[in-house]
Amino acid sequence: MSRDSTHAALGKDKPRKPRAHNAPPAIDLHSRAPRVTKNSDVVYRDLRRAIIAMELTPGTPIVEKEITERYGISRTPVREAVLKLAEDRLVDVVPKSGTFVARIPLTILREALVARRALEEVTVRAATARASESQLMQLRAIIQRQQEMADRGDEQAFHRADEDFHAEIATAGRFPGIWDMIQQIRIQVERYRRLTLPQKGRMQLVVGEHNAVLEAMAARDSDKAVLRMHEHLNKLHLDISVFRDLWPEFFIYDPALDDDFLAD
Amino acid sequence: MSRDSTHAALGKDKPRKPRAHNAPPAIDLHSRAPRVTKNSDVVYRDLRRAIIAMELTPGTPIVEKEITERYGISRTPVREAVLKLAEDRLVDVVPKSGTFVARIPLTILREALVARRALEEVTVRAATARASESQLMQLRAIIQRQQEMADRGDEQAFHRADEDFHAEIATAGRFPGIWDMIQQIRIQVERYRRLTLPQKGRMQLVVGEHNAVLEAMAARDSDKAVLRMHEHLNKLHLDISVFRDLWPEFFIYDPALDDDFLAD
DNA sequence: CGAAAATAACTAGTATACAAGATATATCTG
DNA sequence: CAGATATATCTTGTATACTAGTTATTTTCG
Repeated sequence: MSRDSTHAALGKDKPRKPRAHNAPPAIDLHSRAPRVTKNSDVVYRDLRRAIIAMELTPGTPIVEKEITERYGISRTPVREAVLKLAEDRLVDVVPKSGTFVARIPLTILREALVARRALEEVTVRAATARASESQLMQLRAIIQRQQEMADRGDEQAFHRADEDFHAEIATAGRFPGIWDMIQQIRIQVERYRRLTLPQKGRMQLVVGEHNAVLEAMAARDSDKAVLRMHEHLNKLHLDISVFRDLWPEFFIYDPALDDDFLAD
Repeated sequence: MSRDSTHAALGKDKPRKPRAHNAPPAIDLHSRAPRVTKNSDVVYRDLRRAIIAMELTPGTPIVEKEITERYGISRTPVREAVLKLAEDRLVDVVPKSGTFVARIPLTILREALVARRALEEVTVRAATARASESQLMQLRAIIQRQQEMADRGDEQAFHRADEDFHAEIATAGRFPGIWDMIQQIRIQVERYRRLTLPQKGRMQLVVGEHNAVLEAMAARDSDKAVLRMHEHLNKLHLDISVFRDLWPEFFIYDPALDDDFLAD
């Protein structure tokens, strides 16, 4: 009896539409926390790290099947990760052919450097105006840690401190979203930076530049802070052509690229 | 014989690895052209347009099954499109529960406006320095078209002209990549802008502001061009709080959001 | 009749199978 | 033996089935 009435009610009330049961969505969510880590997230992070670290050099094929075997998962999450990497322009997917680690397009490199400079100008200016004393102390601590890593020659940890420095400035300026954008841009530049890093004395120079920025911030001189941040970031600009000649197979030379390449 | 030797070589040289047959990837590719349009691309574009146009308001459930039936395709490409929308922060995916059109986070809105201003400053400054005469004429033509659309009251075409104006400036400044970034940021702001647009006289004001920017560019006065672009973009800043009170269910009020909301 | 518990229905995440096209290898022809 | 053709084998794109968890509904029990 109950079964019959149930069926009748379903058939009578809303004959066709499945009537979604989820009318009111969750109240807030949208937190910055990574909710849950799916398999695809793990694959994505691992691959991205390997590509950025130049362990997978431009042109290397990404074979989905191999990854599925390595992780013991199916193609679906692997494919998800690969598509995300394609969004980041870290891989090129050729439809019925294959997926390859993308070459570094020189034109994007130039624009990424300019864009990052523009955005970091915003964060450092805001941070100079609004940073609390504790945040300035935090920045000093980060620079000190970076100095120690430079002395130790720990390139990996040195770079983490570098990232923390810029992130803390964005936080102090209350622009976490802009920091996210900067990180997205950094992905593009990061591989190029890896090629330039082995330069001797580079780490020591970076620490000095960070210190200069912090000094200006502590003096609440925003114009000077911006200027020194510019000087700091401009170092990356230096000799793109040199590295293009050193590893030509890692880059794409865009024909639309003209002579005033280094012009701001 | 040849078979045996081949197998032997394979077995000795690289015993395990399947040795992908596609060693050297395609020469250039990486063009800006959309290669091929997959089903997922179509779904993505349609959904994105509908969300940005506020046809699908924040909180609306996105039901994959319904979309598969509407397009006559399977879940795989639909899911692909939904994941891309999640990347754009246009939908919230709640695992095992449902996918919903995302609310507009006020904090991201503020940061997006600031970031866009910083990037457009770069493009307009470069364009002022490098725009050819023909590009200036092109800009005049776009403004004229926008004026005509404003007179006609064609909001849709008016907005297309608006987009073209900013895009042409980025092109003239030779920063197509930065224009891509600006567009990505615009996605976040676009829904908010839709709510504000019905203001009377707004379109006429925008045309005037564009003209002011172009005047300064034609005079090769980059500082003035930047200033006027700032003034133009700042108009969007105006009264976020008003619209938050008008449609509270469309926004998320982030608790970390403090009083100096409109501070630059 | 009302609240708690059990059940049913729906969701996203995953696994797997197949289709269509591209590349490499093998075969055939001169 | 060289070049063109045919075949086999790889790739990504898509369809479908299944799993596990969440939400709505129904049933049960006071």
